[in-house]
Amino acid sequence: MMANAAGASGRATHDHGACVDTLLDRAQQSFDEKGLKLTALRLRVLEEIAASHDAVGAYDLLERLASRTGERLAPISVYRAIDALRAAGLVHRLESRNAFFACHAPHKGLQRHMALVCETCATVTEVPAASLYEAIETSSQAVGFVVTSAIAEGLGICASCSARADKASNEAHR
Amino acid sequence: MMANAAGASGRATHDHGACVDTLLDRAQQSFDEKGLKLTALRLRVLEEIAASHDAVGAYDLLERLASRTGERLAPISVYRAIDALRAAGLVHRLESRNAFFACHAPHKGLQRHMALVCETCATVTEVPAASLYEAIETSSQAVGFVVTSAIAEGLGICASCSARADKASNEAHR
DNA sequence: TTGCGAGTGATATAACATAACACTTACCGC
DNA sequence: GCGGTAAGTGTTATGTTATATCACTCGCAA
Repeated sequence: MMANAAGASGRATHDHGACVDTLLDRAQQSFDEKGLKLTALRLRVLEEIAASHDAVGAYDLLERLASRTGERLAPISVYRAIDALRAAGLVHRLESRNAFFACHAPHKGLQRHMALVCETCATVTEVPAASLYEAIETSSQAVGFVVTSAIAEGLGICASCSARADKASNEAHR
Repeated sequence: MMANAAGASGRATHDHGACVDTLLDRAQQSFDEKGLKLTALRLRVLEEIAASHDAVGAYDLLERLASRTGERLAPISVYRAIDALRAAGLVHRLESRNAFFACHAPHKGLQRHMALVCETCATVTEVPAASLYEAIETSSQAVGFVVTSAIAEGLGICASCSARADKASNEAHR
């Protein structure tokens, strides 16, 4: 059990333990508010998704849970847990990868976000993107389309990986 | 063979024959430019995708081709054709649906688009969305993320379907 | 005529997702 | 307590989407 240590992902080290704790608190609260339960299964699935900042496939999740708990769930069980977590806003789906990631953005009020996926370290970050949703509204209205929901995902290189690449290239030049 | 008639989709009738012809011209040109070939297979697949303005799944496509030509292709063949068409910018993938649609937007110069999917008639429309991509840049730069590619998809109700719904509701009130 | 890249075929398998039905449990109103 | 009901899970089976690998043809250029 690595307590509060650097995560398994390639991202810059951070206090991942606290990061997860916050999420679990939020989870308990979300489920309470709706009169639903953060069951053992849902908790395990959430912990496993939140274990890294990467997007993880449902079957990957299945594997990891199996190796952690010793017993293998049916795919449907994992999907059901994911669905509940998604409905609670704790987990999002990365459409371009058919995978799921933990939501560390509080989504306070109406604040809307977009997902950024690093091609180098696979980390998914959510960033506020209010103007993006405004732009979607504008573009849609121009053709009389009424948007009820939208997705926006960016692929590229995160700050940590850029920095690392710069450093490596500098060292090569010495 | 319905020549230039209203398409099979739920969208407002338009000259779909001309719409497809334009696309096929563009296809020939795209492949020529890259020194690649718009083969019979690729052409059939493109025609089938372009037959409606809906997004169509690869296996649906497979079915349709089978019933048109009498012989059943292997999935991989369809995927390879789709990949080639995508690389040529003639077809896009609708990430939120794991399906493909024909690109009728010329994407002239650097003009960027987003996909709008009607929940009622399933039609996919591409609309120019330059400001959306600017917003993505802005949001990403704020966290030092360098975006290399992005997807944006909106779900909602298209203008034709809104109009139809309004009309129906008016008639109900008489 | 040899070599190479593009394109396709065939077979197999991987990866992602849901349907349908049975059962338990917690809670609510009586 | 009893019966109803909604939430949650298990089990089995199946559906849907996508790729790996190897073999072969064809056109073309060195």
